[in-house]
Amino acid sequence: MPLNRSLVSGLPAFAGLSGDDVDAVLATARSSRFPKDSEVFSQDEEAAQFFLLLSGHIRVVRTTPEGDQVIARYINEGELFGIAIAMGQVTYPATAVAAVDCVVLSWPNAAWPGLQSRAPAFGANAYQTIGARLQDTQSRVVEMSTRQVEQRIAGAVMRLVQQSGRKTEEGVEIDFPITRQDIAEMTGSTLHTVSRLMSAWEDEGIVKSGRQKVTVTDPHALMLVAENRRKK
Amino acid sequence: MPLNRSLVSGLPAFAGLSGDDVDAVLATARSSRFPKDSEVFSQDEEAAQFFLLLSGHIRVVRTTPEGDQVIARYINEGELFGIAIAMGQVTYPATAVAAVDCVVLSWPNAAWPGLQSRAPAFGANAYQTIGARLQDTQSRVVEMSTRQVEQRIAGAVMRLVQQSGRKTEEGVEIDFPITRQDIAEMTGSTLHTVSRLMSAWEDEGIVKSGRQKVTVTDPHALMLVAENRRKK
DNA sequence: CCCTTTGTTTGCGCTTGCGCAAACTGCCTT
DNA sequence: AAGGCAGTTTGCGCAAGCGCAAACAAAGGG
Repeated sequence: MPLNRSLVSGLPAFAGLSGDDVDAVLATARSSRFPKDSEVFSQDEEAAQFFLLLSGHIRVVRTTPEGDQVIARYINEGELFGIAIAMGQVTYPATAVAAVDCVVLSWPNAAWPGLQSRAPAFGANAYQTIGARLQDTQSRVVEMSTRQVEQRIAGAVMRLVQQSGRKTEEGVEIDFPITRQDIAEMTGSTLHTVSRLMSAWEDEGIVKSGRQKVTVTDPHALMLVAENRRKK
Repeated sequence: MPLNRSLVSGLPAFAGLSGDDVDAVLATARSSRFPKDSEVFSQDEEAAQFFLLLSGHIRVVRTTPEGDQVIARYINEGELFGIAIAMGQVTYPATAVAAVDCVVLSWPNAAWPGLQSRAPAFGANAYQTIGARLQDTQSRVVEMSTRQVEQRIAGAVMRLVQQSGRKTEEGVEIDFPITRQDIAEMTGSTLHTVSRLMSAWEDEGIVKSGRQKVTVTDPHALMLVAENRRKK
């Protein structure tokens, strides 16, 4: 059964495409489900497909030869990922793990050239995604070079909340399970340091957190921490 | 006077283009000279052109609102740079400074769509460049998260030597002027730490260095330092 | 319902690498 | 030749944040 264009209309990846073009792009896609903690693709594996996340959250992880893990990014609903083909890479440079149950569209890489000519705007949007990620990553390098750990962690939590926040009666909660270890791997620190800082913030009334759960109760105060302008 | 295709034949950016296509691409380019320490473009400035470095070396620097500087990368001969247009950015995200006297080709951004249709391979090569830089930058994040300062600095020097090394009778020398401060800004450390480590390496006979000058005399030993496998 | 697994907290000591200061050196300008 | 500037070296002290260890708590499975 064919995929319905209403699934993806409004997504930035499909911006600027006519309805017919959307259908043409969807014609080569298939949809699949990935349960929590399963891998969509794996680092160094030959890249055969590219993906779009319809629902859920995906964690993209790089592992070093020594076994250290670093979280490259979280993918949010509506984003393209695994687009090695658009970067001329033959293998995936990282592993993509479903942080919650996910629904994913996938295209065989073989479809890429055809899509490029049929719907150039789709390709252009993919390239824009890559450009945005390059900027993000550069910013992260700058942050790691110039800010100290507390500011980096505060900044990372702020970004998670902005991109994947869900309003609750207590504040804004990151709407997928995330551990202290995960936050450490995003910021180049350790789970111990993250835990200590989050406990301190909880005492100050900035966040409330539990097992695999973070709720920001005072985003403004957290922003001040991120900018190192907290009074006291 | 028109640019000669022999200037750029063999450059990766022009791989896969016919001679006529190369001429067509060059037809919209112009060549200019940038003396040492002059800026090719400036951070947050509106991006009006993109560039290719014909000769020299260019330092790409990001400055934070607080005034801290981080070197994003060095551009080597034959590389594209300032390709904001291909990433859908309206401003340059960094400043490009000539590390030595440079010769640069530049195209107005307005020429981009035309080049895309006239010589799609040229566009594809640009996208590949961006993809490669994204991978580089991700690797840098991983390195900053998992390795300590000495290993990072050794790794950075190794890369500079591999990409821009010039053989001398003493070893391989980085063939443009580079200060301890520059190396610090590439690695997220300080000029003091860089200076101390380089002095130590000099005592071990791994490098020889002087004012704005670094020569690696024992690349293998430096590699071991980068991998933290130096004995004793 | 108990037990195992997984995630979190916290104390303690210590190392890495930074900050500050001061002196030094080579190079370029006048 | 003298002077100044830009880059480098080095000593000293310190603090941020890590490593280790141990205890605790919340899920989840059998």
